[in-house]
Amino acid sequence: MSDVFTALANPTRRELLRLLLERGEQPVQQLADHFDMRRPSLSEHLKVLRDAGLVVEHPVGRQRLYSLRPEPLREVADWLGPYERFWRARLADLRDVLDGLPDE
Amino acid sequence: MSDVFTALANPTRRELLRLLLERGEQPVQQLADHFDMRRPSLSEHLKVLRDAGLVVEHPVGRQRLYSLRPEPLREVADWLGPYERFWRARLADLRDVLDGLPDE
DNA sequence: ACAATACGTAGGAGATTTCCTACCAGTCAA
DNA sequence: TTGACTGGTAGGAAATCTCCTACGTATTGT
Repeated sequence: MSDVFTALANPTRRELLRLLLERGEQPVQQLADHFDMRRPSLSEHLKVLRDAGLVVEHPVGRQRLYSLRPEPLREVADWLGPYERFWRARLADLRDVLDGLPDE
Repeated sequence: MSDVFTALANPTRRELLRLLLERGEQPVQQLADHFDMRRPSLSEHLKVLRDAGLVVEHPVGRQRLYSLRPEPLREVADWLGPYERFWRARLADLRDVLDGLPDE
């Protein structure tokens, strides 16, 4: 869980996930083209994402195609569950207060 | 957004959020009692949570009561939205494959 | 076989994180 | 007012993060 949040804490890595979501499977060079950063640094970010289980990779010729693996994000959503109940309750309270106000 | 994920990346800080969720508003000392860590370190963790907007604090006498502020977690849930659609589609694909198998 | 391409890893610099001890300011109670 | 209590901040050590350049390995095309 910490690994996943740590991976998501970096904007470059979130952008990598977004690219993989929108465009699907892609080689490293194609991903790197969209960042103002050297390719080895991107490789390191991809390693962090791999270690967190957020991407998987498989070689095709001399390329390595990366693709999204959303299961850890599902765990994040599960983790959020109890807090979601909390904020929904707060929204309900707010609505009650607003309903009780005069000249609505 | 990075601030929120960075705050959530640390297990001590996630545990602090959990305590505030389960027990509600609490002073620092009461929170600190549940960690094997010096109080100033906890204060620093609370500062990270405050800066991320995940907790708010107000003084009562010589204590400072901390409470949960779930709005940033709601933003996390919103951020997850597109990925959720992605994993739901994958689950649907998986079900289709399973449905198509012989001797089910 | 050789040059070019794709990508990872090594090693290092500078910033940041996470813990600590010491200390300071504000509040309360005697 | 003095002493105890609550909690933040200063400063520092060790680890980790994030970028870089240099280099190594595997694959492809000529």
